[in-house]
Formats: sequence, structure tokens, C-alpha cells
Amino acid sequence: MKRSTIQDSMFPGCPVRNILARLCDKWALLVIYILDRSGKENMRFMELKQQMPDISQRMLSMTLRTLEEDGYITRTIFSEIPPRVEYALTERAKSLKPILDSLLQWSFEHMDDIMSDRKKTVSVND
Amino acid sequence: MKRSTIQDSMFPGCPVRNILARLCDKWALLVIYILDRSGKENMRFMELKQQMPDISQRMLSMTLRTLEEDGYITRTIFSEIPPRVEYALTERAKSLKPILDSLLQWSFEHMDDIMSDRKKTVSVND
DNA sequence: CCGAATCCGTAAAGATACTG
DNA sequence: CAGTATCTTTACGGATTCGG
Repeated sequence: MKRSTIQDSMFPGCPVRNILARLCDKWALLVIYILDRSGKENMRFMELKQQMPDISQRMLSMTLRTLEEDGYITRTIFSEIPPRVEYALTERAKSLKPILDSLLQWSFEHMDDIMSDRKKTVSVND
Repeated sequence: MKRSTIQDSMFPGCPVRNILARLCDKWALLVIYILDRSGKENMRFMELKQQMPDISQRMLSMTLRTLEEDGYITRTIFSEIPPRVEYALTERAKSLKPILDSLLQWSFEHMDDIMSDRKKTVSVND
């Protein structure tokens, strides 16, 4: 995936934007959300995939690796046949939850306004 | 720019991920941050550019349009020569501030851990 | 001159198809 | 089952041009 780092000379490697950029890609937040609300302690690759019908296996795989790199999930490999890999949220991910919840609530309060604002400017010719 | 919408069948047009994905691109948060801490009521294009030495004019222009589309900033054009365009945060952007601040604080508390976690896995050969 | 729009190139993100 | 190899699309940067 590469997951390149956001860089500029004013805030070299600005942690805020770098952390957020990697969390706010297409799938990462959804993976965290699904792991969280599953109630289970951990989930397997295919379990996650079933909860996300539209994600490709490749993107699920890469998203999980990135989340692991950043310490939001753990990845436990069982050397069995067929292979088994289990994913679980870390404390770091759980500590993010209250903030994500407040963002979620803000989004719900503003989503209609924002989406209709977007249409105003986008659909000049549509 | 295209700024395509995040879509999946489970949460069609999920507002949280869509709102966050557009805010967490390479430059948007920095623009909001600079407008906010400037203290001024509004800023001109070149003023913003000077605060962001690494952004291209193209990306600044596009970022500002997207932020305007989503109602986070206003764009006021003065028909003068040379032309003048002023940008200001809206109430919507300001209402986001407390949440962004808590995210910022969380990022600062965790940045060292996250960045060192990343290095562990990334710099296998570097 | 300021604030873009446009064209073009690169690299990263992401989808489709295949494998140990 | 849990990924990788290959291909397409999008984001982003640089240079140039343009209308006021």
C-alpha cells in the first residue's frame, strides 16, 4: 500500500494530519467500527469480510496491516490448515472511541446540510 | 479534483466516513487550522499560500473549493484589479472545532507511540 | 499582477483476478 | 482461508496560460 506520510516544511510529519489521514481512508474506520460493535474479543479475516460486502480482499488485507502498524489492532496468526488469523482492537483503538462517537454524532447532525450543500455546487450540469 | 464519494452497500454514503475523508486529505485541515488561528475574520488566497510554503497553487485552490462546497468556508470575490478573494470560516467549521480539538489532543497524546510503532514494522529494510 | 484554469506527468489508492 | 499479482483510477505536483 505504501501509506505515504503527509509532509510539509511548516509542520514536518504533522502527527495530527498523519494520524487522521491514515484513519480516514476508505475502510479503516469501518473496520474499527465492526470490530468494536461485534461484541467479540476478536474476529477472523473472513468474518470481517462478511460484514463488509463491498471491500476487496486486497483492501481488507492492506487496511488491517496498516491498522496493525499503527497499533490499533493486533494480528494473531495460528499455524493451522486452513490458516487462521484473528484480529482484535487494542486499548489505543478503544481510547479513540469516545472521540469517534462525538464525531459520529456531529456528522449525523450536519449530514443533511453538508450533502445538500455539495449538490448545489456539484450538479451544475448533471 | 473529483473528490469522489465513499460508497458501500452496508452504509450507503456513510456520512461519518464521507465527511472525515474529505476533511482528512492532505491539506484541508491545515487550511482550517490556519484560518482559525490567524485571528483575522478572513484571509486572502496569497496570505494562505504564504502560510503554507509547500502547497501548490493548484492544490490550495482545489482544497478551498472543496471546503466551500461542504460549507466550511465562505468565498468572497471582489471585482477589482488585481482581483481579491477572501476566505472565512463558517459557523459549521467553528462548530467542528471542539471535536477537532479533542482529536488533536488525542493525536498529541498518542503520536509518539504511533510513530514508533510504525517504524518497528516499516523500517525492516530502510 | 492575483487567483485561478488547463495540460501533463507521477505515484499512491483502490478494484479485479489469481495463488499457496 | 487468507492473502498476493496485475491492472485501473484518482490524488497530487509542476509548468504554463488566462481573464480581470
